[in-house]
Amino acid sequence: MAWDTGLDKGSVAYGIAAAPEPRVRVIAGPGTGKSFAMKRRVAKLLESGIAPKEVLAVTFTRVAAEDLHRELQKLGTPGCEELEGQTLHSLAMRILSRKHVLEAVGRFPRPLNTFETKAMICDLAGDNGGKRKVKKLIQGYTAAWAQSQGDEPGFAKDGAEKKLQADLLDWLDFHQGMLIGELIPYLVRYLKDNPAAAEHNEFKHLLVDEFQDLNKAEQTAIAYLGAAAEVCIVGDDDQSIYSFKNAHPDGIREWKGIHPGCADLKMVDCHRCPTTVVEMANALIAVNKNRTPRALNALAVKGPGEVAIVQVPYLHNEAEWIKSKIEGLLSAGVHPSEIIILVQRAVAGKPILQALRVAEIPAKSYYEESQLDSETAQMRFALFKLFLNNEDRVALRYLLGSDVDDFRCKSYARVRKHCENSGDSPWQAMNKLVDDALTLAHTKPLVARFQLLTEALGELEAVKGDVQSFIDQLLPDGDDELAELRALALVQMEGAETPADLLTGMMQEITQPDIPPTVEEVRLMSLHKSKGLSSPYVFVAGCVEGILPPAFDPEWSKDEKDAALEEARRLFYVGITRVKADPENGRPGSLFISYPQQMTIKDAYGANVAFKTQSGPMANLLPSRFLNELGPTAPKAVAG
DNA sequence: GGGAGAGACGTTTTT
DNA sequence: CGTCTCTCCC
Repeated sequence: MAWDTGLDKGSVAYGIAAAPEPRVRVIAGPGTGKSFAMKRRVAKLLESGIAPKEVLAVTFTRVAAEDLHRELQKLGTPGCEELEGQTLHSLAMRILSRKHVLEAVGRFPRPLNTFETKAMICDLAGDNGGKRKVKKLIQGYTAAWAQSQGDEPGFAKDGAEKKLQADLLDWLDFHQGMLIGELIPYLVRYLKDNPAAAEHNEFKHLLVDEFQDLNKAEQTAIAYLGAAAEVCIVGDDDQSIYSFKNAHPDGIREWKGIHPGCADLKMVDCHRCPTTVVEMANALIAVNKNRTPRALNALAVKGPGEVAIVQVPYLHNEAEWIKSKIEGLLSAGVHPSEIIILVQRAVAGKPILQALRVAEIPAKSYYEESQLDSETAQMRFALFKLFLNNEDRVALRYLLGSDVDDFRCKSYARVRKHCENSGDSPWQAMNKLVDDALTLAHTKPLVARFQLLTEALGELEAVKGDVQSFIDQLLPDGDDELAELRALALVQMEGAETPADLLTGMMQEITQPDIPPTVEEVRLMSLHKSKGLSSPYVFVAGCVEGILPPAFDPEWSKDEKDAALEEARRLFYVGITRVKADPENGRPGSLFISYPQQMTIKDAYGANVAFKTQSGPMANLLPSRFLNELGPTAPKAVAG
């Protein structure tokens, strides 16, 4: 298929696909067909003889990357199967793993699993004002990198920050690991410090989707990678919802000014939502002050759709209401995969998931526990890593203290000191301690722990020839805490000939779970996760003050509060524009917005929902202010 | 390294 | 409201 098959020459999509300028910015509202346009642009590039590996298509979330990847595969243009849609993080990981880059950067791109950072935090806590403080400072450290605007990014402001940064980098350097938050800053640093590096010219064309979700560091990475290339960015400042990682709608707004001569295109025809939803979305987003006025264009062929706003007495009634509504839909022939439920708090999602499960409606929650939630599972997983690589310092350090609250940080510090002075690795030092070739005061419990670990490793060694027995040894059947991890191992066992293959497969699935191309269930997820999706039946639940918008930190200034409020409004905007109208196939496009009057005080505290009054054990909730901002087309709220 | 009591804090996300 | 974390004491 030629790139312009069926494309009207006057259409924006044609303009985007064919834009000859080296810098192209596309502002595309929800449902306006930006992926379609991007796909055609890639097709045109390939047809003009650009090699697939010279085209970089990146986006921010894995779901979006996967989607883009699949879309690119479907192109049917020769070479399209070699195209990659990837996240900026995976690209950073790939580049930083190259030998010459590794040497230039001087860091090991071995990301820490979240549970492994617990040991690190304990080690840093003593000298840096406690665990809470350290956690905050670490966040600041990655944020400082991410906000990097000038030439000297990442410089700590005060003494405490400097101290933490120095200790943290020492720790990561010694343990040969890296925080995920460091991937992009180090990529930027590598590109900045090595202007002659081949990576600057690796791509001839960059296509960046969801640009509004990139923070300054990520934008800078794109700028370096694309300096010698043609760059097309696509996004929507009205859908910028990642301020907590320092992404800001101004990023995409300012981009045009930074690149003179940049082609600037807008997609405003909403080919997804029913007209009522488009009008509601327009009314809602127009309330935001810090924004260039712009409206989505409703298409009459989509029909008005069906919108309901429902208030129920208690949180569990909301679940019941949604469940019965869904039962009705399913019996009318709707497939579960056509339904998505958006909730911004896990507590609001739990009763809904439970109600669906009880009613035997296939449902999948993106809030559900993962394989590494239990401590036992974390330890076994770390043990697995250590088994395959005794010199995995992060895994060893974690395991040496994972059975006690303080991670034995004091005695471990003595071992580390010895290592730094002698050049021994922690594994070597621990073995010397066991063999009495080395003595260090106050390390007895640590050595005892190490001996337990080596015993466990020995037991694994004995069965490593057979993957099934290996799994039975590492993740024995019948342990509830290991059940999920074991199930994962058994799935990954297929095609794994050695424990090493098995770990690779499990790592892959844990850190970047496969996103199945087809879904069979009703999906329950956060508003953030819903970005990029669309569905004929969309429920937005838990629309109360304190969740949407979330409670404001009393420390915030008025500006900060306003910014948070506007972002929450954008989040709701993203949510309601997930509705897909397909009237020809009996799918008018249905949006159900619901909110409870009360929830238990416990739930309210747990979800950080601010409430003003209470009645017995229940907190009285206020309807989200956004419900009043949906304009005259929105239906009146009804009791459910 | 463990236990008791006081105080802080709670969301959304990226390999 | 519950859970985590810190401090103080043995």
